[in-house]
Amino acid sequence: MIEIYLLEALCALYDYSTLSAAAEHLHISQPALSRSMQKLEDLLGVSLFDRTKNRITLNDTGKMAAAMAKRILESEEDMITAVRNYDSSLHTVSAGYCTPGPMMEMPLNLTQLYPKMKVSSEMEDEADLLKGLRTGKYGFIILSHAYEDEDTICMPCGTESLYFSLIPAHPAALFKDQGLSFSQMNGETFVMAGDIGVWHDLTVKMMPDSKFVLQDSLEALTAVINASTLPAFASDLTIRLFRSRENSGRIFIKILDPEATMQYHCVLLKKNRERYARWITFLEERYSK
Amino acid sequence: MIEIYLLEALCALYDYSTLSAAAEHLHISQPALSRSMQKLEDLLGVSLFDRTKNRITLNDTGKMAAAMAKRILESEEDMITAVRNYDSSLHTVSAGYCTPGPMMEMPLNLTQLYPKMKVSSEMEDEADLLKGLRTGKYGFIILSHAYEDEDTICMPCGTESLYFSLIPAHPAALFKDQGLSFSQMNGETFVMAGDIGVWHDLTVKMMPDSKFVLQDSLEALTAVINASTLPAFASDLTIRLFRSRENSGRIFIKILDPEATMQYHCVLLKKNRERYARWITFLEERYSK
DNA sequence: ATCACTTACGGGTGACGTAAAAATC
DNA sequence: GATTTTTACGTCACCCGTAAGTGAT
Repeated sequence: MIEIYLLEALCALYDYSTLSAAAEHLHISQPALSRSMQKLEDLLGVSLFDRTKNRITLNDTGKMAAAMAKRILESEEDMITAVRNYDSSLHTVSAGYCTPGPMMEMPLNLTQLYPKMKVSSEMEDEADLLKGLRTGKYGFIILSHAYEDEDTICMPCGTESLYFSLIPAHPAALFKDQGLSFSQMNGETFVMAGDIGVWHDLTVKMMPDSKFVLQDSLEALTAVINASTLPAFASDLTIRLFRSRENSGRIFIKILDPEATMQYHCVLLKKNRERYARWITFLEERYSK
Repeated sequence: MIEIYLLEALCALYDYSTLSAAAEHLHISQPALSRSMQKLEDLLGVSLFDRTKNRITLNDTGKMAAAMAKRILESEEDMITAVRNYDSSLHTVSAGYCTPGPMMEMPLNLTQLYPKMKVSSEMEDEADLLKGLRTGKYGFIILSHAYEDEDTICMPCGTESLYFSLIPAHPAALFKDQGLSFSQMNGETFVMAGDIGVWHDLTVKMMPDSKFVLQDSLEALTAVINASTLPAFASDLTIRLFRSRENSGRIFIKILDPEATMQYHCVLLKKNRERYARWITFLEERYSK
């Protein structure tokens, strides 16, 4: 068989037209490349070049061979990345999330359940999550509602309730113990993280007259929250996770609307049931009993 | 990049299951194969095997890699044959014929016009000839009639007239000088070559009451003709070509029906005009003036 | 004179085979 | 004991780079 390096050399010559230029690009000497092309012709038993004393040019056969060689090289590169990706997928638990809350919490459990594997997390909209689940990009995904299909498993995996985060001086702070509804705060201007998944559409929908000042980075957000008097959002989950760090002096008031409580569901392909057996057991014990 | 021999080794291991069997098949020693597989894993940065002390097995990644490797090897083999075929097509004048007459005569001229090229000849029915012309299988084809298309060139290239070949004692031998028509011999039994292209359909159509004894090989045919008294066929072309060889004592009587004279036409793709310039000139000078 | 390709020559990487060791059946 | 894999070691092939030679611009 003809080795890859010969095909690479041929393609380089095709791309760079002269032996010297191609050799430079390949980081080999020009005579070495010259010999390689002779060897390739010899192996094929075919002449690939028009040669004059100081010029070498691909003939029709040579151009045709170079085109086919390029495709072979590409398919080998594809193979290499495919193999690496597949191997990596066997050694990483990859999950897609619809909101940041579970994305912050679940990896903590996952790293304990799968101590030798990498844990990768991503937030995407629902369409991309489902697509990624099918393509194998995600081992499982977290949606804000149940999702039933014949080749998937769906199981509840906790809830997250939204809170208003207010300075004590805010008039609505009086409702601290009884809670508030979206409509009571409609029209206020909020500071909000830029990337909060489905929460964003929900708040915009429930408070159509409000304005939302978006902050991309978490650092910027907390800084702005601490510095300003504008109302913001929190959730039972973030309050718990950040309790120690965050002493902003803010008070948190639960939002009473049922929409303000997400019912998260973990969705995975049935064929991957074995692979995520530990995770499934974990979720069942924690949320289904 | 990963060289081909490593992919071949992987595929062999996939096919033969054990290092020793695969090594034997590859005609290398078993330790060499062992090292190759280690090297492949190293290059990919991925483990491809489950190893026990005296057993090596492809894991999921390894099986997947082997499958992809097999496809790469196949496409490389495809490339090699494609390049060789293409090169060969540049060095052969390949023609398709509708009858044996021109197929015997034209190669004589072609080898003189293209002294460095191989000349290949084939007889096929018209549908296959036209298909082969389009696919590049044939550089040009010889049809028994004109054929006009927007991407083809068509030029007359001679005629061939059919003769009855009779023993002198045959009653119809009296027509030696004036010729005969198909109808006059309709009902006779003929000895005929098996593979005479469009001539076959013609004779069957013009003499529906006749029977035709087919002979596959030319040797068998001439033997039968010489031994039997049955009428047979000849043509001006075959008479001329075989004049020296054939002293069968037969007399040849021209068939007067216009259908008994083929008007051959050479058809080739316009894009190949350059390639067959010599041939075109030859035909023009010989038949178009 | 410079550039581009080929041929000649010597060197080093690495793939190979043989031999031996370890482990399983 | 036979088989299978891995490690060790010496050898040889082959690919490379340098140098020199030949034409063309």
